[in-house]
Amino acid sequence: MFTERFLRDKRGASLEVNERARIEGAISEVKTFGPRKIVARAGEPLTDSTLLLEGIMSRYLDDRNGLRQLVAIHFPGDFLDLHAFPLKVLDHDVATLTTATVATVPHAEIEAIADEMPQLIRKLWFATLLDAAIHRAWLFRLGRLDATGRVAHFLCETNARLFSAGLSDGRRFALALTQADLAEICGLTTVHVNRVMRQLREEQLCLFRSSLVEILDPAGLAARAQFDPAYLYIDDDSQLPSVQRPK
Amino acid sequence: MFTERFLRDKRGASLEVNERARIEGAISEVKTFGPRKIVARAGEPLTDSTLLLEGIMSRYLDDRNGLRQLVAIHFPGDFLDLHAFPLKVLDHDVATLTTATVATVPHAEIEAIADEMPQLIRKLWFATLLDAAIHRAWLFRLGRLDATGRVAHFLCETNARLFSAGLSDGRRFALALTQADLAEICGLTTVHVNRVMRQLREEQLCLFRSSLVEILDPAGLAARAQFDPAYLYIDDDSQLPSVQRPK
DNA sequence: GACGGAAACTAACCTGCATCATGCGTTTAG
DNA sequence: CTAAACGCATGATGCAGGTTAGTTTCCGTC
Repeated sequence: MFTERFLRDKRGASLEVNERARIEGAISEVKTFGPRKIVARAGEPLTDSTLLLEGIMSRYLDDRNGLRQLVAIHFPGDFLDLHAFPLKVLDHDVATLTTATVATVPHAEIEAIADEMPQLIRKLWFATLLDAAIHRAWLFRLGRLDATGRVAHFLCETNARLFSAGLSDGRRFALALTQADLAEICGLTTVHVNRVMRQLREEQLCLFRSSLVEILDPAGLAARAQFDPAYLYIDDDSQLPSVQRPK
Repeated sequence: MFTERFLRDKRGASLEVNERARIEGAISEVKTFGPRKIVARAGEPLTDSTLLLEGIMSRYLDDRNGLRQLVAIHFPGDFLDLHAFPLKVLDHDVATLTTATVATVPHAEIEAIADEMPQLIRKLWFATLLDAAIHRAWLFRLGRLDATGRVAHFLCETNARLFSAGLSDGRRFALALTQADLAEICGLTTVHVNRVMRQLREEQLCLFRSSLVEILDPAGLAARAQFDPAYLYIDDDSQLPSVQRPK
C-alpha cells in the first residue's frame, strides 16, 4: 500500500502493478518523525531517498537571519528528494512540518531498478521534473502575484495536488499548517498572512480554520490566483477550476 | 565542439569523450534565432530538445496582464528543455533574449541513448536537476531578498555559471541583457532596477554598462546577496566568493 | 478550573518599491 | 536626415506589506 499515491493520476507516468511492487520491495525501513524535525541538511551526502506516506514535509533554504524560504512542500505520495539520487548531495534542508511517516529507499536499490526496469527510472525522472515544474509555478507566485494572490495560488495548488492524491474532494481538505508556515511559503510575514486570510474570508472565497481548508468559490479563488493546474500534469484535471489562459 | 560547455566542470557529471561524441552524433540540425523570438510555447508537445551553443535564452511564465516572470535563463552549454523529454509537454514558454544559435536533438535520439548508454542518461537527468536547484535559489531570491540583494544574487550566480562555462574570468563578463530583462528576472520594475544598479555602482560593488558586467568587490557583492554557489554543483568553486553559511 | 504556551488575530506606524511622468542619448527605419 | 523607438536615468507621490507590540482564543495538562 506504500506506493498507492505515488505518481497517481499523473499524465503518462502512473505506475504499473509490477512497478509498484518493485518499489515496495526496495523499501528498507519505515519510520516516523515528530513535527518540525530536520530530516536532512544541505551539503550532507545522502545514501537513500524517502517516500512520504503520511504527514507534511518541507524543503527550505534559510537566510542569514534565520528566516526560511520554503522551496517545496510535500504531501503523502510524494517521493522526497529523489533529487538526491543523481545529485548525491542536497542543496537545501528537509524537515517535517507535522508528524510524518516515511519509507526509506536506499540509492543502491534505485541503482538496481535502473538496470532492471529502465521504464520505471524514466518515471522517477518524471517525478523529479514535476517538482521542478512546481518550483516554476512558485517562482511565478513570488515574482508576479500580490500577497492575496500568492496565498490563493498556494491554496489552489494544494487543493489540486491533494485532489490528485485522493486527499481532497475538490473543495475541502485537511491542512495542518499554521499561518506562519504559509508565510514561509509565500514570502510574507505572519501578520500579513493573517490579513490576507481575513480578506479571503470576507470575499467569500475561502475559509481556513482549525486545520481545515474550505474553498467556497473555486473559480473565484483560481481567478484571484491566476491559477492554471496544467503544470501539475494531472491526468484529468477537468474537475479543477482554473483561469483560461488566452491563447 | 558543440558539447564543449555542456556539464563542463560539474561535480561528478562531466562528460567523457565518447559521451560527447554520442550527443554530437545525435544533433539533427543547427539553427539561429533572432533576438526576442519565441521558440516554444507552453502546452505544445515537443519532439526534440535543444542545446544552446551561443546567445542567451529564457524560460518564462506570463501573467494575465502580459507581464512575464522569467523562471530560468540559459547560457551557452545549457541543454534547453531536456525537461520536455520525460514530460513531453512544456508548462512554460521558451524564447531567445539575444540572437541565439542552438543544436537540435530529437527525442528519438535521446531514447536511443537511453538504451545504449545508461550512464549518459543519468548525466542528462543530473542536468535537469541542476536546473531545479537553480529554480530553488531563485525562489530564495524572490522570497527573502530585497531588491538590491536580488539583483546582486543574480549577478553572482551569472558570474559563477559563466565562469564554469569558461565565459567569465571570475570578475568580468559580457552580458547582453537590458535592465528590463533584469526586472523580469528579479520580479521588480525597470525603474527600480535602474536605482539598484546605481546603488551597486555607488557602493563600489558592481558595474554594468554597455553589456559588460564588472564585479568590483566579489566578496562584498556575495555578502549583499547571501550568495553561496554550492547549488550550482561546480567542481572547483574555490575561485568563487560566497558567504559562509554558519554551520 | 487554573495555568502555560501556541496560534490566531488586531492596531498604529513606517518604508521599500510601484506608479506616473519627463528628459536625454543612441540606435533603427523610412 | 529626420522621426520614431528604445534603453537609461531621475523626480514626485502613494500604497502594499513590513515592523512592533500587543490582545484573544484555543489548547493540553496538572
